[in-house]
Amino acid sequence: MRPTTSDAAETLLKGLTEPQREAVTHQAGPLLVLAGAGSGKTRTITRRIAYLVAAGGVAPGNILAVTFTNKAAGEMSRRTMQLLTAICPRYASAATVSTFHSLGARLLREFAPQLGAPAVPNILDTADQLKVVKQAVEKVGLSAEHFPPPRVLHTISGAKNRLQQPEAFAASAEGRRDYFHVQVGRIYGAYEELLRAAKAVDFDDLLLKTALLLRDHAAIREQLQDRYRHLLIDEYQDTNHAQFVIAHMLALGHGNICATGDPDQSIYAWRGANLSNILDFEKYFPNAKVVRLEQNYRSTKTILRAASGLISHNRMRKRKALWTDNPAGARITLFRAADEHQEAAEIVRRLRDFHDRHAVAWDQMAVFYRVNSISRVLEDALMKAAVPYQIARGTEFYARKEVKDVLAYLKLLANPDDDLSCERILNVPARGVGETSTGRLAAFAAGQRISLLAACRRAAEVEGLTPKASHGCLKFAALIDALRRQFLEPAVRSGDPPPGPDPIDTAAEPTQDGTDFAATGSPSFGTGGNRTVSAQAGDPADPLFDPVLATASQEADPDAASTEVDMPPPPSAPLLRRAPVARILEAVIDGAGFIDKAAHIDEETLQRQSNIQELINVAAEFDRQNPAATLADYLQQVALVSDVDRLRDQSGAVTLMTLHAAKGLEFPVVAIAAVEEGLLPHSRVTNSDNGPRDIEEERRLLFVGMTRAMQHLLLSYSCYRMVMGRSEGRVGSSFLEEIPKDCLEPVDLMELERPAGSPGYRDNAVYLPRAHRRREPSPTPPRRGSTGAGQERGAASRFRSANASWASRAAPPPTGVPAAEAYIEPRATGMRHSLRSGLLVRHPTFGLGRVAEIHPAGDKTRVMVDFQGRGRTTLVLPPAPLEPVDGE
DNA sequence: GGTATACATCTTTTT
DNA sequence: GATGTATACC
Repeated sequence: MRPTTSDAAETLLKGLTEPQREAVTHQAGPLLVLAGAGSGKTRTITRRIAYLVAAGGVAPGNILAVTFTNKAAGEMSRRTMQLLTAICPRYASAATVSTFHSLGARLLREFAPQLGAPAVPNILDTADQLKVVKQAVEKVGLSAEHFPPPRVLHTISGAKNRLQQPEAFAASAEGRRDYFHVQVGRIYGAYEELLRAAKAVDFDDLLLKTALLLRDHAAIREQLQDRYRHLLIDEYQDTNHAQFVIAHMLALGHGNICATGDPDQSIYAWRGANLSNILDFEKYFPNAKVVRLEQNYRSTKTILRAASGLISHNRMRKRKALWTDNPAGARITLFRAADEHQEAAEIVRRLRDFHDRHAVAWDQMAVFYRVNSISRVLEDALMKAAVPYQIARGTEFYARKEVKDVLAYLKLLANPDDDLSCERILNVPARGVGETSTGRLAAFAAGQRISLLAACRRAAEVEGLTPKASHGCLKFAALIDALRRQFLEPAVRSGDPPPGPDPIDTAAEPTQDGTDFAATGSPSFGTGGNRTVSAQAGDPADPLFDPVLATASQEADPDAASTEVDMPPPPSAPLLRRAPVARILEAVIDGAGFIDKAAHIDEETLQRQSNIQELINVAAEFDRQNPAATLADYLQQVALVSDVDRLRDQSGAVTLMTLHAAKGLEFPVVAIAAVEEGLLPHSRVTNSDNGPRDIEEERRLLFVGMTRAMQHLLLSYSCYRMVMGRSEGRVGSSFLEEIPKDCLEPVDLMELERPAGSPGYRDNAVYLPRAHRRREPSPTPPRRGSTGAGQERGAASRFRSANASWASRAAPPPTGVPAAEAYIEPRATGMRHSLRSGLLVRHPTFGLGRVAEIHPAGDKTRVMVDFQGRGRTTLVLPPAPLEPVDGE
């Protein structure tokens, strides 16, 4: 019997605080939940989704929740489902829970026909992107020396996140006469050209293209607004402009958008996150309800007080009071170790102590660090102590060469136009097709306007190819074609009846594949206004017909329907059979000869082979969990795994991860290693001209790490650390002195080695750098790599200078309004009101500048700014992203 | 054209 | 300390 609405509501509100209840019961219209660390945010969101269904009568299929990782999506989906099942099994279908990137990938595939976009795009990882950028740099006649691909890519990525396409980017670069940006504008154009030709998209495209799809196609936008009538977006403080546009486009009309987040936990500004998305939420949605969750249920009073003390040093910040009813708990242990080995060993010793003497399970403990390289020494120590551990490095596995090679075969099978994948594996395993041959083939392909794979089939016609190379190409093409024949439907002649449903791939059906947790009801696609896709490919009315793959046939061979005659080997209707991915993988590995059956196998080959085996195992698991999934689904899922996605909760192992990856998680025991000046805050930040802004993000990073801890927190640093082979003198992070002293229990592991009579750790307060502050900063950087006592001095002065420059930046502004207020001013429209001439401002690309003149003119207010080293520049004000800078 | 070796160059954080 | 690149040799 279905419970009454009030029964269900009652159940869902049980045990909630008043603010949480408000968030859960808010019905229609925009809602902003400002949720402090550990304030029960996830609980509130899952209850809210369930409440919308149970009490609000919203169909689960009409709810879209966006989370930060696939793991979080899975978690939220599971918990919501649990709630709904508990109330009434009748409700038990999940809402769509997805990351922005997965959502984008899925929508782009769904609407590929309308967009003329690739049906199975190759989603590039960062390494792939860098290769393409490098090609693009060379293509426009520049050198990678002057235009380092990482820097260029970062610039392009920034443009994409602001929805700036090559033309717009180039135009704005021209306008400001910035040589680097003007050239990047050209590279950006070439880069896009290369991606388009290879039917590839990068991570940023998944957002940019989705934002444009929604912005520029009214019919699609309305269709999706109707599909997703309630929107919930988590970690809103870390959304960038593209994500902001996607959210707004979806929420347009119904306005049912619930954003949750915490400005103090914004740690992704470096990849385009725009804090004003959350800070100005009420400006974008003037009727928004705002709920604040400030009671912390996670941490002890001590941990919370320490974290609050730290974060209170951020001046560009809305004041917020986190409090807790939890017990005071133990003090935070702060280790100072001689070197990273001692540090790691001591962390592990403490963890073992918790485990052995206090019955804390291994999976209740985690170690965080700022940079991945720290994990190595921790792993060694854990291994030595026989402590089980897991490490959040999901992407690393898929970045391995042999894994990428095998996956490239799958990509090429799914999309024969994927020249990047084709080029990657053409000679893997070796077939006698070297660089020169590949170049000739590519030139031939370009001349004939065919894909690289097609060029391989016609290798005999390519001039200058050695017999060996030509043979290799033909062998390769034959292999791919054989695999396609085996796993794809054979070409269907025009006039033949549409293929039957059973062997046809049905990629459009969302699946529970660990990437998207979709509603059980199948989404409506291809409704009114759709052009009919060519008859040979299938019937759009057939629920099993896949419009995505149907277009693949069109893309591959636009004239197929009319001139279906020549070239028998390539199937012209590449409808993928729904074969288990693991089986396709095995066929690829077997056919290509990845497993070398030679008698003598060295260590490295063995490792490679076991990685390939692991790939098959993971794929088999994917097949088991997603029986309806297609090859395209698999490739999408694999491309979008995040580092934490592969972590298991009941692992029985200590978890290692970066501070960035730790967001949203919690552990009873947390250790944060290498809390050192230069690492946290990172030297790239302390030395950057972006000044206090970046330092504050580093501080938030430590804040995020500390607030993951429930019962016990350990912080540590080393006095010497191997960096790039050399031993470097190090000192504790300046952030450590911002933690209230009585929260800390300093432990000096070097104490034993201290010569009798010399000042001890606690006495001379080396870990508290304040003592050094008053001295003059050393004018010359300390030498590194020296030994003995000299190194100790080197470490101290190194710290002193780093700290001095940091301290001077953080000094309070001499006059004027408090910085916090200026910062909270809206950037987009209201900004001009808080500008005044003489104000120091920051522009994301121009850097620091001083306002010279302001010419108010409504929407087109112009501001003249004197930028450092660039001279006077005119900016038009709503769009110009100017930030006031506090201090000097 | 393929492969092995030395060497040089970075190292933030990630979907 | 590991990855890519340049060079030499097969």
